[in-house]
Amino acid sequence: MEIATKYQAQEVEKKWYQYWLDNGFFKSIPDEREAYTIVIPPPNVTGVLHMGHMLNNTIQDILVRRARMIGKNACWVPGTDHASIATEAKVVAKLKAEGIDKNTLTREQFLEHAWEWKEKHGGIILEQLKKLGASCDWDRTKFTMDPEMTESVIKVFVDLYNKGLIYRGIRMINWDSQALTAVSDEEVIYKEVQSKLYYLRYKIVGEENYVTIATTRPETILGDTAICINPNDTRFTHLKNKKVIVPLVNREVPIIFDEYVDMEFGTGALKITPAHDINDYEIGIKHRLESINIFNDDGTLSEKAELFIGIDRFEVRKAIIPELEKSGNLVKIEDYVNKVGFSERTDSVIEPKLSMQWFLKMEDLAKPALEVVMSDSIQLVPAKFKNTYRHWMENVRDWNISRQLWWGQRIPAYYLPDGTFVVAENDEKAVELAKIASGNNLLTINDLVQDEDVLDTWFSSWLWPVSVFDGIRNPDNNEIKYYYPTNDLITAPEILFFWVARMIIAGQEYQGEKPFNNVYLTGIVRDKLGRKMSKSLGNSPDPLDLIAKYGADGVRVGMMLCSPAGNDLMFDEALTEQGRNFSNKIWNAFRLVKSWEVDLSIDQPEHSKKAIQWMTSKMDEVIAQLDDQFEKFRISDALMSVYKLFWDEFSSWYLEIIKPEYQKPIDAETIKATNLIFDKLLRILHPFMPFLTEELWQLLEERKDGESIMITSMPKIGEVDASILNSFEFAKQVITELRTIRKEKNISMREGLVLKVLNNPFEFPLQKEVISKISNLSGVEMVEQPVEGALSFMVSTNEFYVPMGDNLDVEAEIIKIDEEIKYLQGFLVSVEKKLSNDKFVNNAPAQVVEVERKKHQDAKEKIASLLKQKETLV
RNA sequence: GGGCGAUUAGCUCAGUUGGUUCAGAGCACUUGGUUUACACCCAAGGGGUCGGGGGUUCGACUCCCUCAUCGCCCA
Repeated sequence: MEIATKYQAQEVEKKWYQYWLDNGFFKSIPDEREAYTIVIPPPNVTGVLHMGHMLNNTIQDILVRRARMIGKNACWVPGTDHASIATEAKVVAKLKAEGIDKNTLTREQFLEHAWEWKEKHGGIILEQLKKLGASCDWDRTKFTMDPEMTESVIKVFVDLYNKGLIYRGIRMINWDSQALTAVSDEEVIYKEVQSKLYYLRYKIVGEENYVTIATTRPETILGDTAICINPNDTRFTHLKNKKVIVPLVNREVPIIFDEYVDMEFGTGALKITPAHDINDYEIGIKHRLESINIFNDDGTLSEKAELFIGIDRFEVRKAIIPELEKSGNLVKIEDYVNKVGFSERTDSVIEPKLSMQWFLKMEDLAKPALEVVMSDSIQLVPAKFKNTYRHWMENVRDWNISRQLWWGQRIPAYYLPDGTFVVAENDEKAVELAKIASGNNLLTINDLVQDEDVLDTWFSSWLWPVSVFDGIRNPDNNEIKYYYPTNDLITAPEILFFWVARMIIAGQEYQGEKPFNNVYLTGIVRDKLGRKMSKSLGNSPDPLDLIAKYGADGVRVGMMLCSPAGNDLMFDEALTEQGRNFSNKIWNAFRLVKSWEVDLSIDQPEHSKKAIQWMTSKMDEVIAQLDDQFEKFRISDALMSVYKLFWDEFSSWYLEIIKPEYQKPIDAETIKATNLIFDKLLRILHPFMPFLTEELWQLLEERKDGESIMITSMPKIGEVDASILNSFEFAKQVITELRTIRKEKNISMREGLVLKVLNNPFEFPLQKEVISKISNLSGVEMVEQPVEGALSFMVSTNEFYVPMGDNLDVEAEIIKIDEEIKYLQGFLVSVEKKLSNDKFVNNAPAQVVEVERKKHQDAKEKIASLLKQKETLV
């Protein structure tokens, strides 16, 4: 069989992914096996694959593939969320490019465009995940606005409303005047900006005196309804019960006193604009001030402002200054750095705005969700996030669940002609309820007006682990009973509260049980400079390019090599290169094994027999390690264990030991065992590198159609033979010493060496045959006395000699031995010091003292041996 | 300003309850190596006062205090 010297990933990946799909290997149907379930964190339907997805989904696929091979019924549910703000923005932009203004469309017309857009462009990301090898059950793909998903969302809204947990209220919200919607506190990004502090003076009514205030937003004076002063501020006591005149609009407003005011800031006098500042709003309520909303929703000034009507807020900020100067109200302007909130979605400055919104009461819902995490019933990995989680849940605020958009689930509240409303799952029920509420039996749906707003996208995705199995509509169906609670959730810490906490709440409320057992939190993928990878910075490689260049397996390995749980990872293309190199290493090891002719007539050499025993035990040792590492979600450690097992132990040691001489055949038993070992290694590797392992597994033996490595079982732990493992570690050290001798003395590999071994007791069997094979020894001899005219070395307390005849540089050897003696004597002193300390001997555990005694003994023995060796040289 | 976390080799990070071979791994680096599976390779090697200071202890990377720097969250 002709096999290329380099692994070609592209062909292989396409072929096997299709094969897996054709054979339905990703499908899951409930059966008698234990379920292993992961629901994908639904990516934004408008999204394309970025490095964060690569990391996240690689981890999920590794866990799912491993679970499948361990005998679980593995189910990975894929899907996308509708991302109301992002999608609506895309659709609006697309319409605008076509010359259509959203405002000229009806809701129904707009939604038609939106669905069309979604069908055409949405969900690209799921196709991209296939390139990565994701073994999702694609038949289960869900979208948060699928009819049954929407039905679930509405049902939950109605239920929570009926439980008294959803209410409607006026709140100061974060208004995005570009997207024309409210955004949550968490979606506001505060940035430091260079701005100005304007000092403005307000004339006191009935006096020729002024009060000076400082503000960063002079345009809001048009909505001022008071001046506020700290009652403890002696500078202003004379202003009690006075009024001032708001500049330009000449409105008389009161001077009020409240301890809220910071006497140190500005002039100590604060202007109060209840409609446009959250703190002012609260003072306004307390002091029963009028609230004047001077802004339109798009950020221009409204008629209430009296001046600058229709002009944008930032334009007004500039335009109002000359006016104030003219009127004699401007005192001075200072440079000032302050923090301003920007919308995460549109990057426009957030405007605090009073608005009627829908809220979900969180306090009571949060309690059990906090408890389930604090008790480790749901385990966060790494556990350090428990603190953050607790902090959030103990200070939880009500959730603003309405969004002033069209794309999403429309709030099922219906307003009656008298302004009251009913909440119902559909029109018919709404009419029914409205009739009862109003006592008017003649009401029809035409008399009712449904709320214009839609629900926050998180109000869909918080149901995800339940709703993908239809557990909201049919809480006792077979699927939800089988797959729920899911096992592991893999997501980013940024959405621990947004999404994870809310899923826990919803899971407990609607299934009476947590939605998952473990939450593995990945880090943020950053570039080498530590900057978050993002499209706007242009510092992110295109994952698909990386896959084309290094192979999906190479990229998977590269990602996992640098991803400790919960810590950010500095992505470097060198890592994917390392992943590709590893692929190639495996490929070439396979080529080597396949290249050997088998000769049934030759006996198995002893060194091969030993190597097989050793490799078998070594694999068992690593398999046990892997179980432990996966248990703890130490996936990059697990990968490193497998990496070293294959590269160091199997390729560098095992294959070199059993390798027949050039162009000589191999015996039947060894090749048979080697094929079994290779098969086992491939299975261990498969979750990390699905494509390459499938390709090689198929080439390793004749396979039938429908067979695949991904449905074989993971090797189980056998009995680890510690003695053979130790004897090999010892042999490796001997071999390394012999390599050093060859190198230093410039002795070619073709020239055989004689090794003489001082016949002292060995802790483990000496792997003579193995050492002979690797080091090309022409003889191994046991001797009773140090050998003259030989190079010597020690491994542990055993002595070895390589006779050199006349080639021995006696002086150099003596210097080397003296140096070693000196080092050992120093070491001896430190150990003796420890042992002569009574406090140490009496307080330390016996085991620890024993170790020190052994060190002491060994050092003394070694020194004695070295002195003897020296004698043979002199 | 409040809270949380970090600081270990040039880089990215392990180091589980203080004590066996605890100062480690991978990459990078240095030296040597190509008739022999792989130069996307092989062999050998160098490199860290475990952020600074103090304390507890027979013993501290590990526990406590303090300072410095950085990151995240909240106000």
